[in-house]
Amino acid sequence: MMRPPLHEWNLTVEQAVALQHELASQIILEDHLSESVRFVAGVDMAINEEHEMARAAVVLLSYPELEIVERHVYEEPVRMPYIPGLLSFREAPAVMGAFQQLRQKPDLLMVDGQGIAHPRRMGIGAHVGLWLNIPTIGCAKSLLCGHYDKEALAEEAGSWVPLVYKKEVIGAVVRTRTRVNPLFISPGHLISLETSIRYVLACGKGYRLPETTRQADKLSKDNHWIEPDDNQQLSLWS
DNA sequence: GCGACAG
DNA sequence: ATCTTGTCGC
Repeated sequence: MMRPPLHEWNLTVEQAVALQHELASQIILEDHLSESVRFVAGVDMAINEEHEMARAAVVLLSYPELEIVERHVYEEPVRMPYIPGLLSFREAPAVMGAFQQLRQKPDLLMVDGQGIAHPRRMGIGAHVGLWLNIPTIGCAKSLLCGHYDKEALAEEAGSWVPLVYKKEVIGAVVRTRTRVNPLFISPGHLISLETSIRYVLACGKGYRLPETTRQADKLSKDNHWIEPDDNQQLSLWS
């Protein structure tokens, strides 16, 4: 069913921070996934500095086969600069513009960036999940906040240690590939940390990034930027 | 005050 | 995020 927009996107830094506190209280960390997960999706975004354009991409995969079912891209002008802690206000609108094009609604969404592993528990993964009202996982390649026992994290794929911030477990540092830098996993919305870790590992194909994020990342970077004043270039979409 | 800081 | 060649290791 349709739901009204949660809020405006063009806010001042102060308003955005205040909004994050409000939205964080609405996050649900219990599993509300479908009986059987059949489709998982991944979203990512790339920036074209020259044209100041943002391109978000979404890829839908079958589960557990992890075969590509749908791919879509969405472009819009860059909204604001990157500010640590306010990433969603720069990327979420475009990411959801791409998501909106899906014919088949996924049972689970993987977002690049933190879920609740954020100073105000509102990383882009949580923000997008709340807005779309769908089970979402935040899958980041580096740390935003919190601490973990690096020595306790084994080198073997599948190992993980809790990510703690202000005495609370906000996520997990997961080794998705043996002897390779770990990923920072945290629930976004409608899912628990344990289940989040399980699905990130289940969506892996032997690479550091889960197939969802890996495919979306690849698509967002495909070298087919639309030339603003060149209509003939529109046929470049593959 | 100083360092840290997703993409 | 993006820049940017070769190179070390499994």
